[in-house]
Amino acid sequence: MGREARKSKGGPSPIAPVEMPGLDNHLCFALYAAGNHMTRLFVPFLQKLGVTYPQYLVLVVLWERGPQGVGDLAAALRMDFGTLSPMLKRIEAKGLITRRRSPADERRVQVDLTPEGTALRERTEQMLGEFYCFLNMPLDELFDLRDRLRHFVDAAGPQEEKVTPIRGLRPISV
Amino acid sequence: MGREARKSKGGPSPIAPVEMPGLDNHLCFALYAAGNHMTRLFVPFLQKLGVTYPQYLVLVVLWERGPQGVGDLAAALRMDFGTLSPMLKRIEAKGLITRRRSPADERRVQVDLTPEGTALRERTEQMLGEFYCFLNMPLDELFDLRDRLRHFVDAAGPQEEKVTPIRGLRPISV
DNA sequence: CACGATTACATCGCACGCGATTTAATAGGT
DNA sequence: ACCTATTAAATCGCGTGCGATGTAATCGTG
Repeated sequence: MGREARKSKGGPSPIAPVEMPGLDNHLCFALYAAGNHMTRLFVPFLQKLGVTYPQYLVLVVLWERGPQGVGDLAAALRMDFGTLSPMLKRIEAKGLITRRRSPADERRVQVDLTPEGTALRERTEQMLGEFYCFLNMPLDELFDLRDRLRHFVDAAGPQEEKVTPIRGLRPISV
Repeated sequence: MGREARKSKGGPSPIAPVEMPGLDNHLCFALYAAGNHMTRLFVPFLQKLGVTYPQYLVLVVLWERGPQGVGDLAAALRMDFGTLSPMLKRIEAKGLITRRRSPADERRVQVDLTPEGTALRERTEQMLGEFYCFLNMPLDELFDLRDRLRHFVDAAGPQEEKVTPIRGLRPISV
């Protein structure tokens, strides 16, 4: 997508407009549809565990990395505090995690697994086996797609300050 | 930890459990994160048009395929009526579309672009040029990712006759 | 033609997802 | 030590996303 003015009408921008792509040519729709598709496939399996899709992701981080602060979870999941804070309360209400203020720094809230939350891991591993069978796609295709998605997240957009927490994502002015 | 019995457990399921993958090994998280990433990148551009991400997708369908019923839009966008119905009212409130009952079949609601909605297409084409520059990724990578996502939606899950008898949902080509 | 089944859409409730604002606690400079 | 800036979370508002339910119009079959 160079700056050759294919269709420029002498407007203020030097960037050429794009012939309107059809819906199925949009990458953003492909992402949208694939994400929703995954949700619709996965949620019935998650219901057997009694958690929602994003709640499951929180548990995955806790199983993998141990107790941590709300901000650490937000950074790992690329999630906003405004999403995470109420969600953690709902997971706590289900008895899977605990939340308590750090004694050393009263601003921080430490999230930890309960025995019930820890125990859920084994049932999850069983469920994941069933789910990957259910997906019915070659594992290498799934892995390849996953790696390309990660590359997209790493590579697309402005390259400065990639490590900042979500909250610090600066607005884009073009 | 103390886990065992990969296949030897005479339990209800003959399917082997999966060693719990880390967050970054999850395809579902890659989809989740990439979708949210695209939203964060794209929304600032959409705000210049005054529409939200899913509202934009509705307009794309109308620009591409002309006036159609709510169900046709839902099928094309793989969206629920419960999502689409209130959203169409908000787009209508912005003056971009009209909704009216079909005289032939009073159950159907026909969605059509207003002159303002039609006019927005040119500004969108300009914006898309800027956005693809902003993404700063080779086009072939973006196209390749898009195609793999479409393949995932087509291939993942139960294969029971994906042929929906829904009007307007063309098979995906290219 | 009657009448139950189906269709097309609307509505409601709950859980995100995120921008904007608020609150409480800590860090840092003078 | 004082005061301000910064940081960590929580809260609020709006817009999805979807299952469940409701409703009116049409269809299909006797």
